[in-house]
Amino acid sequence: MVDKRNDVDRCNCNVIHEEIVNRVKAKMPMEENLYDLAELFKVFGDSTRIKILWALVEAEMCVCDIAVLLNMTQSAISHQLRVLKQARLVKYRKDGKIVFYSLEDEHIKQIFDQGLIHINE
Amino acid sequence: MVDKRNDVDRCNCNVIHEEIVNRVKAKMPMEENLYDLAELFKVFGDSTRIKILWALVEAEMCVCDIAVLLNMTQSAISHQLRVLKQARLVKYRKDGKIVFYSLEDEHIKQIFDQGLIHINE
DNA sequence: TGAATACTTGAATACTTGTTCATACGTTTA
DNA sequence: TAAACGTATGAACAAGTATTCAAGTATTCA
Repeated sequence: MVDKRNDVDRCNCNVIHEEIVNRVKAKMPMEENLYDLAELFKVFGDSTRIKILWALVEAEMCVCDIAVLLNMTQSAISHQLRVLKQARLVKYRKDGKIVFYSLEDEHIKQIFDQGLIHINE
Repeated sequence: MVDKRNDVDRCNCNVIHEEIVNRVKAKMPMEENLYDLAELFKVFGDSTRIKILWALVEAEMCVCDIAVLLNMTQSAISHQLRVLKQARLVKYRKDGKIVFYSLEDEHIKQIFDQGLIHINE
């Protein structure tokens, strides 16, 4: 038996369709999964990072090449690559002083394609 | 013939692999599409909005019900529904003073599922 | 060894964004 | 018509973030 008063107090309105709320609540994924999902999309939610990822779909590239390609400072690219690395979206390999980045997860492009479907509807 | 000096000046380094940069540049989607894609993922990049969308996958719901479900103020939900509406992710229907929201694009769930695949790897 | 180069990183700054609060709008109902 | 209710909205604030700048590390090569 759940005390509904807290919820109602907080939202400043009455539950109108209690059965629906309960049914949906039962079907919701775990809080943690939804949070992680939002974090992942947050990483995609920046055009610089989208461009970097899209470039890496085509070829493995070094930091400098990406900077030239996107016409941005190498520092800015390096910062963003760090974010992508933390999200396990890209990996790197060192060859002398050059660092080559590539996609960690090949089905990233599928997620992008799904997004483009929505946009071009 | 493109003047490369601007790019190189800006990124503070030399083009190391010119052929790769040119090939990738030729394959990149249009700037506008990449921007729109980032905007779409930005909308997904918030756990409140993810929760709202996930709830609407299960059932059409009114603003108050969503607020109760997520234990948030009705105002906060209303603001986020506005963002989702602008992104053409949800639609609404009025019945008296009650406004029911539902998914505009049914394959939103497919995008989420793709994201979950990456997270649970 | 020392200069040059490719990259990283921390701090600072300008900018964006999510929530709250107060209020307004539109519909129902007493 | 007035009160009640569900929803929308604008302003304000706190928190987060992308880029720049300046410095640092690591590697090559003359």
